[in-house]
Amino acid sequence: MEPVTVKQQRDFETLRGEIIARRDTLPKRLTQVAEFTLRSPDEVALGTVASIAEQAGVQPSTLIRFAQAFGFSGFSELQELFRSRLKDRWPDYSARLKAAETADDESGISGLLHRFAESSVNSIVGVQHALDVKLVERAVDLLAAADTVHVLGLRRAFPVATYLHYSLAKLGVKSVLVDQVGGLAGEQAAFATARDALVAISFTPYTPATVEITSAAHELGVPVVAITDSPFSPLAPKSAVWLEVAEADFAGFRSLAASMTLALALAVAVAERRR
Amino acid sequence: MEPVTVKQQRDFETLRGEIIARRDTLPKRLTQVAEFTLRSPDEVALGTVASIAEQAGVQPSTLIRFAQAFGFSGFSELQELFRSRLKDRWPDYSARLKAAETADDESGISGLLHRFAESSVNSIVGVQHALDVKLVERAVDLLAAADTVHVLGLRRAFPVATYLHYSLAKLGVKSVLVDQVGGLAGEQAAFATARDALVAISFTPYTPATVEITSAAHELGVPVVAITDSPFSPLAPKSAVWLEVAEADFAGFRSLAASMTLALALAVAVAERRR
DNA sequence: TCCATAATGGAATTTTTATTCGATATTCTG
DNA sequence: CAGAATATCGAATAAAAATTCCATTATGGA
Repeated sequence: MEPVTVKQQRDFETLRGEIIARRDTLPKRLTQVAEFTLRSPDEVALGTVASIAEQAGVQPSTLIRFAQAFGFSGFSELQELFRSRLKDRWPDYSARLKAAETADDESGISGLLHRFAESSVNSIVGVQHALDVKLVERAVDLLAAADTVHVLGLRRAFPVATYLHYSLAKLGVKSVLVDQVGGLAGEQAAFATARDALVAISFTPYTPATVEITSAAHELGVPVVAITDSPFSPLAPKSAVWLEVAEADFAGFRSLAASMTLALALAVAVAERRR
Repeated sequence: MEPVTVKQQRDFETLRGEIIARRDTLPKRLTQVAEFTLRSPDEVALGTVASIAEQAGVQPSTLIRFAQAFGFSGFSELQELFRSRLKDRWPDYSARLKAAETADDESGISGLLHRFAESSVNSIVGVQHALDVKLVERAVDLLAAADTVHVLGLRRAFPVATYLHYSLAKLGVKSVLVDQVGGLAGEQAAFATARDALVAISFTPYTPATVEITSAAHELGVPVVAITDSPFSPLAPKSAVWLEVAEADFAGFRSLAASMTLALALAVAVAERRR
């Protein structure tokens, strides 16, 4: 692999393009670096050779070789490009925000994305405010003490359920996803015992099946943690702890961003508590 | 002028406030520095002691004294704050999150939730600005023109896939979720034709099955829209349009908040376009 | 399989950068 | 206006960071 010697003035975007283009022809470690630079350009801009190398999982010298392979004299020179991007981007930040808010923009797809992004952010911030830490702690305690965590969420809540299940499993917490494949959701949940726990997730309009299965589990003495969107949720009376997540909506559509974030935090907290 | 004794954690805005407040009581050279830091925060974040000193018209040591006057151990510590401002690019939202934070919050569950919330918000805002509107528009066109939209996403991408599928279906767009129930994912996707479209969702480490199925569909002439997290994704070359969603991570965990938001926006945009 | 070539790891070295400190200047105070 | 307290300067020193170099390991071609 010979160094590219040409080096007229380049900007960040050009470099980015070159990195993408040469990705497949680079040796293993350099590929690793390439991927890291694209995934975390801010880190590259602000970090030191040592810190970046560590995060990318390579030796410091590899970074210098990487930079040289792209025609720079050393890593510092390449880093300049990454830094200039941060500088240039900053000043027009407010302008861009405004641009995103101007009327003509609101109608198109970017306007749509903007609105949804905004309500997602609002939901997440809202959850931060509204959630009682004590409640979350009790939920974590309950789940950490459980033998197996059963996760139930259908229809709109299903993505959250699958995500929680996936995260728990990844973190080594025994988890079962109660789904309706084969129509056996009820029976599946019936396997739960008082030594397990059930996380029931449901939003208005509450899916009847979720409520029924949760009731049944509750009656069997299974501790229930509910994630739901109102104090009037039918899940509330059936659960040992219930967490309220009010997703903001735009034009009647509610994102699940806040619920997803809560699910991840719960999973990590439970895994930590177990250690 | 006595040094202010060590503070608890501060953020950039706080420091900025302090600098403004004390500007008039500061000695001459330090005032010069104060003004420079307020006027060119980017320089302060990215420059070296020597370069900043020169631009501010003071001696390098003055910068250290300035930092110490504000309770930092040295200039580098102060610079950290200026750098962190560049990293979390969106002070608006960061500030709002900070407001939700209570003093002794950093550890424990609420700290965890806070951190995850922060990275979710960063992801969402990041996607909103990084995503090329033209690309999104092409994706929407493709999907709106499709007879049936097939949605594929396994493992970590599965929640996003289910959500997109649910949203499309709710909005009256014919949608099929390609899942592995019964191990038939490949065959399921084979039903897709050139008049349909496939949305393939995958993040590092890319699930091999997702890549394979996407390739197969691509070869059959099915238009593919990929949602993925890097230009190096194996899905990129197989797709007509690919949308990059870089989820920020905290402690190695990535939320799906940005992907979920994008999924919802896509679904709504496609439904609108069809009318 | 062996050899030539390229890539990698990691310690040693060089360069750059931050910080300290004492001499000098300036600014307050009585 | 003297004298004390503070601030500033700038060279000297310490710390941190980038880069080089070479021994070792992997890769691809005959």
